[in-house]
Amino acid sequence: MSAKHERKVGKPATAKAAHDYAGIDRVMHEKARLSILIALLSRPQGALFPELKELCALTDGNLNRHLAVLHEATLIEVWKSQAGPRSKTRVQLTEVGRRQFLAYLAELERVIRDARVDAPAPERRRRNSVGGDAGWVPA
Amino acid sequence: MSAKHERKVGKPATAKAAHDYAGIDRVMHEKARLSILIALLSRPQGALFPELKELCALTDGNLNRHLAVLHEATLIEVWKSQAGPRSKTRVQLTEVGRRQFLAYLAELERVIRDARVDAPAPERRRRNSVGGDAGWVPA
DNA sequence: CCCTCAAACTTTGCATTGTAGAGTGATCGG
DNA sequence: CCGATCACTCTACAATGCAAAGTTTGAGGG
Repeated sequence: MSAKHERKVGKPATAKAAHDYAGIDRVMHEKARLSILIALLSRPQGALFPELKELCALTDGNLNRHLAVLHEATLIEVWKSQAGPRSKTRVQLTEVGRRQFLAYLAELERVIRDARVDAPAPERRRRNSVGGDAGWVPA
Repeated sequence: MSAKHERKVGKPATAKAAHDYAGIDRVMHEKARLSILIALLSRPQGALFPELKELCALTDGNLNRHLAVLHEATLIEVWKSQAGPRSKTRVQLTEVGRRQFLAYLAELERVIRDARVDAPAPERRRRNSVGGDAGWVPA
């Protein structure tokens, strides 16, 4: 970390790991699971297995695996009909799941905002060489 | 409203995967690489290896690997100083890299907007059981 | 009443990928 | 002139996503 106890003048402490977005949770930051969570967000009553499969364009095994991960993280509840006509699985967000997912989305939004602010230069780039300095070769 | 009974006006008959966010590219949708790309976005002149390492809170090998992936995808350019006092590596976004990354961010924004629209229910959830139906047991 | 089909998951194996620690070769201080 | 340090690079391992095959249960036909 700050092994070199250099004075921190000139720049705020943001000089350290300004882009370490710790709020981006691995469990939720994943195409497939992101899909699932968003689908569930709009369905407070939950969704059935085949329904989710269709919505998110996932294979059976794939969906099963991702649901297991989400369940392990207590982001979703899984209910199975025992007395029903056929085996059915219903999935819905837990309360903490909903809260955590919304927090994740907020963090994502912050990241995007950061990026947008930082990217005003539309065509300011140099040709092909790094400016000024000579002796640079492409890798 | 039933998800299944959607009108077939606005979408092709396939009604494929409302939540299949195809625009989310695996290469960019990754905590570490996302950090790197955002850092580079704000530095059109590029960034040095140790600088990036600090900014994104990554280890040497980790950063090296992610840079290789990004370079493989032609999202970044890598320059090495040959005549310099010490070996230095400078990294900067390519033009297509910048464009693709901005497109990715736009897609992300769309996803978030979708989620936000779908998540109006603040406290409407049932206690612990799935509403109405009996015979459901937790998994 | 039995046989076959299909739906709804579950399990298993493979391939990809992220992570960290060891290794390499310059450069700089003493 | 010799170690220490910096700046990467390489390699091995562990985790994870993905898809194909297997299993169980209900429905339908002869």
